Amino acid sequence: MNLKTVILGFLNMEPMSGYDLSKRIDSSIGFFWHATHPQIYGSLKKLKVDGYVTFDHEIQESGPTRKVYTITRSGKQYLLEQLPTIEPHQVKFPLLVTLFLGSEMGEEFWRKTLTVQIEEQEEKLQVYNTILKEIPKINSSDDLGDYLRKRTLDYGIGYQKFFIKWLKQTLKEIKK
Amino acid sequence: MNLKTVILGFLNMEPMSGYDLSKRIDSSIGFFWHATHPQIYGSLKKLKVDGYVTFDHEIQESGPTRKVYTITRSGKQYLLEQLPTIEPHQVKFPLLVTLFLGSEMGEEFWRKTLTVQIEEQEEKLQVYNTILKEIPKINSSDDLGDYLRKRTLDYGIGYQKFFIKWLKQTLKEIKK
DNA sequence: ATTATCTATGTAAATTATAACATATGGCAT
DNA sequence: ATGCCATATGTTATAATTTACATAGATAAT
Repeated sequence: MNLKTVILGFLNMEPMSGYDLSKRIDSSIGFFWHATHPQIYGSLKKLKVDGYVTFDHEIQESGPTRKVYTITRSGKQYLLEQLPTIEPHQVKFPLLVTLFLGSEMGEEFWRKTLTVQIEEQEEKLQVYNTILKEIPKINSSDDLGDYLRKRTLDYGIGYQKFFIKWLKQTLKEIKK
Repeated sequence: MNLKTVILGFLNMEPMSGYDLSKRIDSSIGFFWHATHPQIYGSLKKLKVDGYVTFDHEIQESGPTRKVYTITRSGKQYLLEQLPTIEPHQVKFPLLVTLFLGSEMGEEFWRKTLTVQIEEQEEKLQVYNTILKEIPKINSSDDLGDYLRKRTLDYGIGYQKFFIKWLKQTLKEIKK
């Protein structure tokens, strides 16, 4: 899976601009895939060359002209080829690497670092909980897509709870 | 945090070769940082130019000559500068992205995919549990480094348990 | 007025990472 | 003897990613 596939997946929902894509990716699957705006604009350029997207200029009353991208038939074909090839999870987790390598950092450093981490992760959990409250209740008997998308939010909340618990336990045992 | 810092962190434990580093990284923090061998050899080359490592040839009775790398004083200084700057977690999680984007894939696809995932993740959990049994019992009152390294294993086990539970719940509700 | 922020678009340079290619020894199986 | 696998080391080409640079209209605050 590459960013081009991710972008096509979003354009398959509805046409939108690079800016829209950046915001949408960040606020939905930002926890599972990160993309910066130069990356998105670059990928859109390539997708255009490949013939997987087209764009129209949308002149706004206020603000600069937007390029609204639409997925093409061959783009959709490429998307449906790529989606089932689920590649392994890739992670870079500096906190845990530093924990493994940084015993020389001392107790005081770890107490401070873990305390800050707990605060940050609890804020993140609150954000997810707010989103959960705002969306309508979804049962597995409803539309499969709605259910699966809701499960990605459940994952985020479940993960945050696990991570915070682990952080607190680690801090507690250092304090002893 | 970059790969050079990770490599210096391992060389700070003991001198070793590129091959050793590859195996050691994979079997310890492989869950938190992935590095391929061309990446490691390339980074070692740069670290040598920077003066952060030196190497000696170790002639073996069997097999080719090994280059055993040792961290230098300035390498250690660089390591201790880099370690406290804990950068955010980076993730690429194709399964969850596909879950979000791939409602068109249909129930049958998801039943199969989730079933395979559960098997794979349970195998991974078993591997971690085996490692846990093999290492001596560590209390927080023992050496801080030993305790923190053990906590990275606890994280792996806890995460696998959470992920498997989430996978099973998702599968169960699709089956209904 | 001017400063800052948000929207909206992009390019350029540098770094990092992956995939493929390449070599060579030793051990084991067939 | 031939192939295959594991160890061990590396290069090359391509792809992906990040950081910094760059522009510009609209809005809101001070």
